[in-house]
Amino acid sequence: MRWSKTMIPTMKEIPSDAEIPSHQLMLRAGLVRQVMAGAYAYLPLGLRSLKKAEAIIREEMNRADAVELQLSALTPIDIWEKTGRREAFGDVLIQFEVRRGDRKVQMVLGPTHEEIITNIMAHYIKSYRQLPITVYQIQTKFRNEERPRFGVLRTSEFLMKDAYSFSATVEQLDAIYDSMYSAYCRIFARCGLKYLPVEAESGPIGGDASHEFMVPAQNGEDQIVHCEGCGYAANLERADTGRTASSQGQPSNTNKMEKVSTPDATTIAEVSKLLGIPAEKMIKTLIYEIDGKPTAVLVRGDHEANESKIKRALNADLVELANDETVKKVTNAPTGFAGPVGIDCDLIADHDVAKIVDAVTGANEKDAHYTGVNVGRDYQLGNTYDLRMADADDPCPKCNQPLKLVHGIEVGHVFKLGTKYTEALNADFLDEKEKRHPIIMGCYGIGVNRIIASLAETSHDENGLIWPLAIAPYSVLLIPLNIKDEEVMKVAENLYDELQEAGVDVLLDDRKDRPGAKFKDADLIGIPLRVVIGGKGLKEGKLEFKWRTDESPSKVDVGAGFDTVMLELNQRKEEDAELIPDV
RNA sequence: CGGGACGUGGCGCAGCCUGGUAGCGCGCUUGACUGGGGGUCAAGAGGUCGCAAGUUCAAAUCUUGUCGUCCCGACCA
Repeated sequence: MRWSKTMIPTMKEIPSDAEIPSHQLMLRAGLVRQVMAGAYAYLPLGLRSLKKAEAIIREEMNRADAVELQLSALTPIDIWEKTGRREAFGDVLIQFEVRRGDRKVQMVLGPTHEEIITNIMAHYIKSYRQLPITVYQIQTKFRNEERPRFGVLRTSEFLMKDAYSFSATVEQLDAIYDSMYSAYCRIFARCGLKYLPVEAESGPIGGDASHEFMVPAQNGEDQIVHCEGCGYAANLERADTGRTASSQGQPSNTNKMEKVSTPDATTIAEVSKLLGIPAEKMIKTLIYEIDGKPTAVLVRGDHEANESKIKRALNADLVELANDETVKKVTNAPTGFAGPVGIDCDLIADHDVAKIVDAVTGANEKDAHYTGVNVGRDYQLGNTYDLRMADADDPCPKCNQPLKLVHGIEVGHVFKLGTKYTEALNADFLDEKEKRHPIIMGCYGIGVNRIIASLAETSHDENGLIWPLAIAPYSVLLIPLNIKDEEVMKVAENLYDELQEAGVDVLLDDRKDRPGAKFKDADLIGIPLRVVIGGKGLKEGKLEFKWRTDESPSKVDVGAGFDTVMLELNQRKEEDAELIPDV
């Protein structure tokens, strides 16, 4: 492609709306333009990268025996009602009504397609002989984001690859899950991403049933707990800590328990400020309804309770915060003054609670807290559990080294779904004994736009983007420095033609611009291999080659130009290929 | 949905407090010089100051409303 024939609106200045590097660079390099909050147009350069990511995904999905199909963006409302997700998604669903003759039709723009594909499969699958099967689609999905942000990272319209597997047995599901997991590793490695598969909340199937693929990045929206020692990685919701129960022996030199007045101080922050006591000396007492039974959950004041862990600790099905009425019943006080001393319900506590000496906690009485509260003396605890969100420097659950807390961008998610949708939509099969079972599903998503944004976010320098070869919109950029110099142009055009002929993605900067401007743009758009054809070099019979990441260019004989490009590209491809897991 | 900020040529900004002539840099057009990291000179084009109502002789500037965008938080099968 010739620069003069395509559309690459580079910008020297940073648009004021863009805050994070990927957003700034994607705008400045002319990859995308914003259409509205949460919706972006992909310009030629951006689209080329997007398509390359898409192609890699497609190849790897096919390789893993998944078969591509296309579903509709328009979906009927009733199917979302059948699975209860109309309510679950709430305002995130983009719904609208259209007229058809004298009636109105309610539609939803698909935010994902489990319902749609399950419905189709329900009609197709009859026998266990047809299972397992995995299908996938790469399509635009729509979610009305409450707050779109970070450029292309969080939008209301996005390109997503979703694969759905259907199997007769959990063993089949496990096998597909493993092969999808492997395919994901290959996909992200091929895209040149530094990614981390992390354990995620596993839902109905339990066990090792869900992983998120995260790209560690400063501006990532998700938090990951990561152990550099043993490689343990989990999202914040899921992450266990290696903390253990400590003895609850009563320490000496404790203060007396005293009631203090704390008018209107109902939060940890308020009480902490009012009494001048740090939050870690306080006991946070949360009243939950656990399978319908009120239970007080204790965590340290500066910690955050983790409902999934509570659920697991108590082997419960339903965990939700109690309403004010229930709180009033068990604590005899309005919400905000609960404490373990004299409370009238079950009590479970996080490990760290038992370690607090002379704690401050609610007095189960309006406008009052206790100070000097100590376990064993003022209240009793049974076993303690890991009930809170993991924190930096907690011990790793696998190897006990300190955990790190890092931010990440979620680019993929694999999930053992189970029978949630197949049961709701009557997608059954008959087994060899003619017994009917719901099909067991798995789903596997990749945010294609996020691959591009994550690369922009994590692979750039002060001059611009640095694309990996596999995702770069063009592999090679030819820069004739002075397009009025006939000799320069002849060499450039020749090389351009040869490379085109050989099927190389090559961009020729044929603009009548000064060298400085061309170099700046070249760095900004980040094409991996740059070949400069200039008057000075030609006098010595040389071209200049420079990989985007090289410090300085190296000289190559004009006659060897084409061969050198091919050689360099092949070498780079081989180097990149070494990072792809062979599974 | 709570909190905050901002809307002025294509982009980045000043002007607003203290009402009266719309300004700067980059980009763009034409020409000349120049030609290896966003060059120089000269001459130009381009804005109903987001929109609406109000106050005023007079509104980019003051008031109210509204729309849009961004940031923090809540939310995110």
